[in-house]
Amino acid sequence: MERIVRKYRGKGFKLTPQRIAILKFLEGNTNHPTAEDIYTEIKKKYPTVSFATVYNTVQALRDRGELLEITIDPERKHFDPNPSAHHHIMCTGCGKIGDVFFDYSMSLGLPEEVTREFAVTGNHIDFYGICTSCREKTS
Amino acid sequence: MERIVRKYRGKGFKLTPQRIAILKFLEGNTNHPTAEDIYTEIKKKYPTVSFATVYNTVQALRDRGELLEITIDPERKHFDPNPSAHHHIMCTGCGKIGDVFFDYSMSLGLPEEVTREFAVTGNHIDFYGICTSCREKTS
DNA sequence: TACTATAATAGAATTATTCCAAGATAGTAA
DNA sequence: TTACTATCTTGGAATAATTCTATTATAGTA
Ligand SMILES: [Mn+2]
Ligand SMILES: [Mn+2]
Ligand SMILES: [Zn+2]
Ligand SMILES: [Zn+2]
Repeated sequence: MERIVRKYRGKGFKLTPQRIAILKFLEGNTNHPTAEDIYTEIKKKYPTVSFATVYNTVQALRDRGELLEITIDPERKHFDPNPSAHHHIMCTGCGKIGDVFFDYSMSLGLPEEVTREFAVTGNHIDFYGICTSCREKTS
Repeated sequence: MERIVRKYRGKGFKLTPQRIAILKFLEGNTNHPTAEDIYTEIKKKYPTVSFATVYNTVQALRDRGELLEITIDPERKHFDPNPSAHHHIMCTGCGKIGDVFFDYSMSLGLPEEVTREFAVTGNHIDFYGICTSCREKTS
């Protein structure tokens, strides 16, 4: 909370109660929530909060580089309050998304026919797998 | 066409004219079309074709492992008639998607804290970059 | 304390995708 | 061939995610 105020004050980002609630929910959150996850959570404290506010806020944070949009799930977007370069793994059973903190860039050289056409600027790896609790269910 | 008929006949996949047109459009297509791209193309020859048919057909093909769904573009799904394991690169200027045929699996070992939680089954790399024609425009 | 640029809200609009019920037809078997 | 039926196609409605809009509220500042 202190940290949040310090971080955003005087940067043209108004700290409204709804935004503070969203920032608190996101801070340190490694669950990669969807817009609906955020909405549902904030609604507990602010029953009149709207989806527009959630989307506006995540967009503002994305524009400031404070949050990433994750595409690993074909069904919907997930958001990640950790903007540092890292990768993800999704359980194909339950959809749970985990972090993969390892820098693979060194190993990701591209074939010449690709670099001829594209100036590469970044990469992101989607891993797929089965999480522990899903494995228990099936066995 | 011959090849197509041979491939699907007697496999419980009815070869209707619309499906044949979709299969022809997809065969060897490396453009990673969206559902709308497919629909627009098929509509030229079959003006009454419906989106439902396009979606039904790509689903049927996906279920048979003949086609992949690509998630690199946060806006919409793209389809890939090449089901072999490969990766993609998208131009952040125009959205063009290219193929990356290189097997990186050897270099993609996962940290122990991830393998403890997930039994890994696959991976897919999204690369980002700027394509030639987008670079020309900006310069 | 007052002002104003910015944000919150409800609800409509848009877009992508799926569902549905009715009518057609591909493939098979007689 | 012909007839049958499981599967397919279609238009349009339904759903779900996301964005837009007009109005009202308010955070930050002077
Ligand atoms: Mn993450
Ligand atoms: Mn491809
Ligand atoms: Zn799971
Ligand atoms: Zn481009």
